[in-house]
Parts: sequence; C-alpha cells; structure tokens
Amino acid sequence: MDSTDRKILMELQHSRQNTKEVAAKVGLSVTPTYERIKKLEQQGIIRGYVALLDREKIGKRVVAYCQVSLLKHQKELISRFEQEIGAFPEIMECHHVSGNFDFLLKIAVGDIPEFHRFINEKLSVVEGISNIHSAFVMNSVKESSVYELG
Amino acid sequence: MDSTDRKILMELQHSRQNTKEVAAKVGLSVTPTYERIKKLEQQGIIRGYVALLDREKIGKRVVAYCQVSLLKHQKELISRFEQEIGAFPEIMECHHVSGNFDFLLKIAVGDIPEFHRFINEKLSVVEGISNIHSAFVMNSVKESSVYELG
DNA sequence: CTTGAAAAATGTCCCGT
DNA sequence: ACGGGACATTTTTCAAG
Repeated sequence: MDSTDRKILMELQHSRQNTKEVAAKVGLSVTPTYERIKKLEQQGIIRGYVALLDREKIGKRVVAYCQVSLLKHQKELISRFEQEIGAFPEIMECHHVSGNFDFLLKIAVGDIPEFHRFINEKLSVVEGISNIHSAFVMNSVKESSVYELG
Repeated sequence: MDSTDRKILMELQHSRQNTKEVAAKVGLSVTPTYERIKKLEQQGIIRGYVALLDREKIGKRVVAYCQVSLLKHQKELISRFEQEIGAFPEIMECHHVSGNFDFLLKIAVGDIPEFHRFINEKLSVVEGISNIHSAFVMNSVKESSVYELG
C-alpha cells in the first residue's frame, strides 16, 4: 500500500464516487485506479460500503454511552456477556476497555422511556453486571468513520 | 417513511447493493425501489455512502476513548473547544455529554508513542481543559453504524 | 503506467396502469 | 404507488504502446 492507495482510501472513506472521479483526484487514469480499488477490496483493507443515515430523521433521539463493570473478571463471564450483548440491536458498539470499568457501550433508541426500558428489562438482566453508568449525548460535535491516512 | 422504506434503509445500512437486489429483498420491482432510495437521499435520511476500512490492516493499532472535563462551562470556552477539536484528524468522534465529564472523544492512532504525543502536544494544549481520562480499547466486541429500524 | 475499445451490468427516466 | 421498457452511464475486462 503506497501513497496513491492511501489517497484512494481517503476519498472512498469520505464518500462514494465512481472510478473516474477517484482517478482524477489521485492523478491516475481509470484502469489502474480501478485495479487498485479492487485489490484493496480483495485484501480486506476495504471492509465494505455502507449507507449512513441521519439519526434525527429516523427518530433515534437518544444516544448514550454506558460504562459497564462486571462482577468478576472470569473468562466465561466475559465471553457470555459479549455474546448476549451482540443480540441487542439497540447496542451499536461494545468495546472491551482498560481502566476503571470493563465495557463501553454505545446505545441508540427513540426516546428516554425506551432507554429506561432497555436498561431495566434487557441490559441489567444480563448476568454478571456489577454496575452501569450512562452518559447521554447532547450534541455530537464530530462523528466520523474516517481514519487518517497520511 | 413506511415499513418498506425502513427495510430498504436496513439493507443499505448493512452493505452497498444494487437496486435490483434491494428490490428483491423488499418485494418490489426496480422502479419503485429506485425512486424510494432517491427520495430517501433527497430528504437527507440517507446522508451518504462511505467505505469502511479494516482498522488493523491500515495500521491504526490504538483506539482510545477519552473523557474530557472543561475548567468552566462557559459558552465561549465550549465553542472554542469544539472548534479546535474538529481540526485533529486523530479525533474521529467528539460528543458533548451529560454527567461527570463534558466530552467523550474517540481517538485512533498508530501506536502508543503516537497517542502519547497526541495527548501531550496537541490535545492538552487546547485551552480550557481541566482533565483527561483515557480508556484504551482492547477488543471491539461489536462495532456497527446500523440503527435499528423496526 | 496510459490510452482506447467493447461487452455486461446498472442506473436513470419516461410512459403505461 | 407500482411495473415495463428504453436509453445513458458505469463497471469490468482486454489489448497495445
């Protein structure tokens, strides 16, 4: 992966565009640009292409980040937690982190009552949780999926 | 936006696919499917299409979530902070949150030394910061941009 | 790498119902 | 709102310099 590949990736991370446009921006003709993109896809460097939605417009008015601590740090408990977490569509992200707590969850729901129900009836039912601390997003100043590439 | 639109959005959130495929999955022919997608784009419900990259394969080995507290909660200080934050490509996300701290940042860099330099030479130089608390991601159990739609 | 070409697949839109 | 069909654009592959 050279500097041209990185330029191509930066373009595609920002927005979908056809090969001709990408080619013009990186200063190559269509054929090699096309081949580079295909190679990046085959290598799995490009994982895929997705549509991003407007959160407000689809009625997800509440986003919260929840810090979850487990009772014990046993392998079995952790993997069971991770498995159960995967089944909840309200949980968009779940990261196992170092520090004062164990997992950081990103949760998106329609409104506060729905959030309340989710925490009480779904999340807190999962075994092994010691405590949950939630921070509500009031404003997303920056929200990007773009990794910086030189 | 009806149930068919939501099905279309669920498909496109998961992966790019041509109109014919989407049409088959939602049980319509190509034309109405095409028109629905265009309408969702025009309404801004679909914000855009982007490529997602493999974090490991592009050499971003370190992701951290940083909790930032400001010294004072003044309008000017907050908006200046938000403005400066936008200029750092290492910061992929910045959310103004309620709770014990003010901002939650998602930061991606190549390695620990780079993280160290970023915190000391860039982030902590921003005016008005009271303290920064970092949690390193050890494993992303779930990482999705998909909002659940009925 | 570049240019050019050409077939196959899609995207796009007009006109029926 | 939906479906069919016609046309434009892109994708994809290939050959030659």
